[in-house]
Amino acid sequence: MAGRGRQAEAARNDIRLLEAAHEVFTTQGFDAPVSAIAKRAGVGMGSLYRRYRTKEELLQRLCVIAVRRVVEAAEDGLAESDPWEGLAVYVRRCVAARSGALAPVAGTIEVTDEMLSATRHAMELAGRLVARAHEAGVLRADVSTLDVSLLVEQFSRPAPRPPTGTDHHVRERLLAIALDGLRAPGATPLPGDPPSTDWYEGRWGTTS
Amino acid sequence: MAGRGRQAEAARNDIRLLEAAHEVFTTQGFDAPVSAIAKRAGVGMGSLYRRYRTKEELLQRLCVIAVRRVVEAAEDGLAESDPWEGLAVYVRRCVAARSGALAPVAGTIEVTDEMLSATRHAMELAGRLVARAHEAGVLRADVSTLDVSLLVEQFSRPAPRPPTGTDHHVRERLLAIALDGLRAPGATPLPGDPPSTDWYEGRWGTTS
DNA sequence: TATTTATCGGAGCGATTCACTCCGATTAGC
DNA sequence: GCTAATCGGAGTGAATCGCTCCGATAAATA
Repeated sequence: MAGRGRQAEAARNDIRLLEAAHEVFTTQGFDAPVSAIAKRAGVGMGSLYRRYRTKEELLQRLCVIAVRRVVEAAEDGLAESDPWEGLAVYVRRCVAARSGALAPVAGTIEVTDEMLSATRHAMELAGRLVARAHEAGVLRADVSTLDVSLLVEQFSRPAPRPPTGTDHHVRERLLAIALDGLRAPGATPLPGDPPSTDWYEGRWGTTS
Repeated sequence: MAGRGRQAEAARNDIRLLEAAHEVFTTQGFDAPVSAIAKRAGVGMGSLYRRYRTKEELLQRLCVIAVRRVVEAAEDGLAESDPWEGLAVYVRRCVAARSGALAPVAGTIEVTDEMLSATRHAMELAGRLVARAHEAGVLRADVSTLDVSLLVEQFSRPAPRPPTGTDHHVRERLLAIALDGLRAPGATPLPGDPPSTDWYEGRWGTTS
């Protein structure tokens, strides 16, 4: 065993718990049973509920971590010298992590300040990534940052069944197709207007 | 009122029931409560369960009708003189009807002969649509019929929230992007091999 | 109009599932 | 070997779902 004593085991459990929660929630949706997470983490319910006093608390913690990963993906994208590759890296990483699957939870649980600021940061970086691609003329002019975010969301929707390796592989193919569709110039103009920021932010407000 | 008497009302109820079931199941998933369908149709539970003896029976009937719609979409696509427009019409119609959302149900309920033959017919027509586009050189060479079907499936996944008009509009934009990505020649080759037919058909078999 | 009779619609029932708790078993630290 | 903290899962109360049962309603008939 790496680490020593019960505290080390607790710390390890915490990590395995977050990984399991990410896997379960993003693939099965937020109404997945907590017991499924405990089982996947190889941890008892008691240990889970000692660390997180409620399902909502676990979800909040998970969201912060997930958004941090999006920020990292955006930073890595900006670090790419080629504007197109930078955007593509960002989108691929987000979809691989199923970042979009966590977005709809915001309407279900209370949004902490930590979640809010992390999300703002992520959106700002994504905006820069898109702007840079636009300026370089490699991204079709009629797509907005929100379109890109929504594309990620569309591709990270929970599957009706537990995804296999082949499922993952298929999704990469479809994403490659969509990425090609993002390149400038677009073959056919996009229908309607780009989605408004108001709508995007207000989407999680009205629970009705 | 159009029609006369209780029998006319029963017939009307049947139609409203199927429309409501389509709407509810495709947007909320198959574990949506039957009562939600009855409510949306403006019909009591009693009337619903007189017409369909079980939830599974309703689902089976619904699947047959949904696949028929796919067949119609494919026929209309083949009726188009332009091979690309034909394929695009087919995909757009399928996504608008959320046809892909019904596919995963096959692993949950018993597949009737009617469902099976209708599905085979639909797949055959879709294959012709794709082959025609390939021959005309308007569809990128590295996408298969299965890729197209899976793209439709991806875009008809149930949303975590009841979709608004704007949601619908946004999905059309994303679909337009993906359709552009399908056109020949692809900007970047698709990763990996196209999905195999065995995998596609076996996907609904193993429930584990 | 009075009576019959098929249909309508929703309250209620048993089964299932879920978030969460409680407690005996286990093991690190001394 | 003793103590005390942690682990893990069976158990609890509440909520939900599929489905049934039955009083209310209105078409059909004389």
